[in-house]
Amino acid sequence: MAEILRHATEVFCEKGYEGASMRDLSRATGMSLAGLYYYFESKEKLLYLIQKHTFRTVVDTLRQRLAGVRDPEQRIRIFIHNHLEYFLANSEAMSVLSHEDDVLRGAAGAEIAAIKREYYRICVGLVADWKRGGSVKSGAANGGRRHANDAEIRIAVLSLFGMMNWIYTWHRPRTDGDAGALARQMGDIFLYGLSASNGRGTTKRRKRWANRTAAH
Amino acid sequence: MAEILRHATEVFCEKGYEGASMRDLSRATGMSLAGLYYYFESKEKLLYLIQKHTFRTVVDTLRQRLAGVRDPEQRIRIFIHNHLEYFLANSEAMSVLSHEDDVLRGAAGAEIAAIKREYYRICVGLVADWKRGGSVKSGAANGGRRHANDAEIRIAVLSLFGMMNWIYTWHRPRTDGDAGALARQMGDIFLYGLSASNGRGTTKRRKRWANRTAAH
Amino acid sequence: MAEILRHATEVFCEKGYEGASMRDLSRATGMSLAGLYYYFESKEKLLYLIQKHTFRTVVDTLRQRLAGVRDPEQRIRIFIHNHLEYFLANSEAMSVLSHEDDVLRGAAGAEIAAIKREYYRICVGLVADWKRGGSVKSGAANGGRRHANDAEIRIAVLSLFGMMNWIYTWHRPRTDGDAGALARQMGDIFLYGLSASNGRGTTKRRKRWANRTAAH
Amino acid sequence: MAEILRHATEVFCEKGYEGASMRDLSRATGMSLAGLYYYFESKEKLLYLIQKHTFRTVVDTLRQRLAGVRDPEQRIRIFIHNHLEYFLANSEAMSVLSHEDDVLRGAAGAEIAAIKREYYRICVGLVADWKRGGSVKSGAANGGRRHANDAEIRIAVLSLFGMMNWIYTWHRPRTDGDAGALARQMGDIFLYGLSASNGRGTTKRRKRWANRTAAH
DNA sequence: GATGAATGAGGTTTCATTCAT
DNA sequence: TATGAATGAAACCTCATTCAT
Repeated sequence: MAEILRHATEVFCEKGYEGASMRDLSRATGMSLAGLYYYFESKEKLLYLIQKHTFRTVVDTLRQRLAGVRDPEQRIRIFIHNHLEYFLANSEAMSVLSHEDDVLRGAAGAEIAAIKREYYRICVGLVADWKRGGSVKSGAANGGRRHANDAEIRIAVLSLFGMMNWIYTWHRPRTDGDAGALARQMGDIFLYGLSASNGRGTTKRRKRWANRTAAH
Repeated sequence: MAEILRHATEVFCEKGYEGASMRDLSRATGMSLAGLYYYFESKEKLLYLIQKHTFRTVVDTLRQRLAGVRDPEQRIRIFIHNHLEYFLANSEAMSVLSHEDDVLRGAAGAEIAAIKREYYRICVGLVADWKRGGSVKSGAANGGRRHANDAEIRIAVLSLFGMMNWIYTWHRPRTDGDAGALARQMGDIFLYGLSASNGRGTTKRRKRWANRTAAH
Repeated sequence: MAEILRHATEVFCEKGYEGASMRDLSRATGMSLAGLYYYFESKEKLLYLIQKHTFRTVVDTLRQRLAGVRDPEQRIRIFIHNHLEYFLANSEAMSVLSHEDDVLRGAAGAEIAAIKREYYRICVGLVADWKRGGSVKSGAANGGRRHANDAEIRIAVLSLFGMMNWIYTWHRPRTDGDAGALARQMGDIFLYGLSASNGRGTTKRRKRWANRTAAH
Repeated sequence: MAEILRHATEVFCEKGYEGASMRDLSRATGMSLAGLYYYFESKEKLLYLIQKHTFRTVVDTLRQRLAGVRDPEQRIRIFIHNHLEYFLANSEAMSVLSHEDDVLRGAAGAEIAAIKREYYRICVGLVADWKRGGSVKSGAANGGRRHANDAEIRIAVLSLFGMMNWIYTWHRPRTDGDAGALARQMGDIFLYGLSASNGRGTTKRRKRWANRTAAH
């Protein structure tokens, strides 16, 4: 039952997986303790379902939004925007998702890990594309340079994940803006660094992107 | 006892604060359950001590390393390096530190929050300096530019924290390199973005930094 | 469950509230430790329920027995008899009731205190009536006597409570007789003092009472 | 150490024997936990010492005060006064004494029980004397009546103890008067009953007593 | 004399879970 | 489909007590 999952997500978010008791969930959902067990065979399974549903939604939405967009930068920006949008709209779910990483054991854990890997791979692909694209754009200046190192990309992607996932730690809707604004800033930092928001010669690029995303 | 704190940190890291039981800690430290309570009046107090000690160490070491260094970029790189170095060397402690953010209530919680704020403020200062300094370097081209927006800096700093703190999630010593390597990459990303590791015109800056840090 | 309450009462009586552990109660009732907590949210709540039930029963039974009886002396004797009867039949409950006076905090404590006050007030009323009535009976000889002092009545009533409540300390069913016999003796002492059982001029009164209570 | 015993008495009184922990005692006395064990081999022994000291004092003082007084009524009044005086002056000690009746096991328990029995016997003697004396005074009216029954005396004495010991439950120094006043009232009730304070023909006796105690 | 350090046993309470209905 | 009743295990913590110093 989606209703139950939603409430459970909230509770897991507030108290953490270990900290949330089945009684808490029972109270939050209005369903009896035993009733919960009719639907979900264990607390762990509940977490599994939440994580699976959340992550699948993120990945699937992402794929839809990426479809048809070719520009490497825009694709990365879409990735970030998609992530943050979902994150902020379902911050509870994402918090659970991020935190309770290693709770699930066995098959369930493997399945979740698989979805996460899929998501990660998509991002790696986007970054690799951008890097390849970048070398084209920047033309001969990039001359005989080696291809973007896998290890470098890995670090970059995981850094990006860190930026985005850490948000649940500090985001205040009032002052920090919505997913759009945050995505732009984080995208700038990820792609061009602090200088991006600084006028250190990235103005043109940002303009270009702004134009693009306006159409988005 | 430092010995006990070290073991406790490990256990908290492995299982999380809620997930770790005092019995676990007892087993890990080799001290009796009651013995633990002789030294630490409660599980919460234990967490408090760990967090306090860890964070204070980080902040104090940072201040020492910053002392005498004037160059804004270098100062930011020192910040990152310091953070990651401690993070990787004491990944357990940092994990506990990062995660169990809202467990502590009352005075203890406030004290920890204060140290964290202090740390955060230092970083904000570094970034603001860099941004000011940047306008000088980039010369007249930056002419009538507005001052770096506080909100922008906030987002940037918190993004940096995210990058760095998320590490405990993915870092594999074998393949991901040490604090020095990671700090360089994350510094690049933070300051110049993906392009940094890409040869997109940041080469010179990186060289300069590399020279400096060689001396460091 | 009444069954559980009864067993719990016994245990509280034997070991006192502090001395009785939930494990003891679990053993005595045959119910699992966790089972107890299913019914009673805490040890304190258990004590509250026992005290409430016991005291209410005493007060309610007393009111029924007083209904319809007009003679002031008889009413006092009924009070004593009712108290002792319940006390001896449920000596455990009464012991708990009497002793664990200040354990309960907050609302629960207030509620119990209220019932006790109600009980006390009834007794005060009976004694005041008897004293008023007494002056009538003893006729003109008592002429300009002052009204019975509130303070005096208070001391008298509390002394009576002492006599009766202390019983759990020494009563041996074999040698000390049943509630009826004890009530008669304590009533005599309370109303006429040692002299009563002594033939010091109280014989007539006692005879009268004996006749009345025979019908009772 | 008397100092320690005094503090311990206070704590036992406030929290009861079971409820008071050795740590509480340590805190109250300012002596280390282990230090307490240097002086008293166990918590139980501590209780034993308190009870022994308290009871011995009561009994010995009583004997001194009874010495030389011959009038049976006065002797009883002295008993009551002595008891209440000590009780009110050392209400904590007496509370502990009264409550923790059955905690002590073995030799210690037997010793305390012996002192208590001694005390009880004294009172029984006083009452028996009074009754014998009384039958003489009341003259022929008492005709061929049997001697005061042992069982009757037992109940009477224990009732008196109840009256007196229950005091810790309700006594408020401000409104309830001091040991002298209370002893007079309780003496009246015990000897002559409610009527005593009522003017129901006991006035003369009370006057007599008043004269006697004035000399006391 | 007196204590800091340490402990095994046991305290109250809550946990995830089951099962008859 | 859903639940009230019940449980074994384990949670955090405190107990009276000991012992080397």
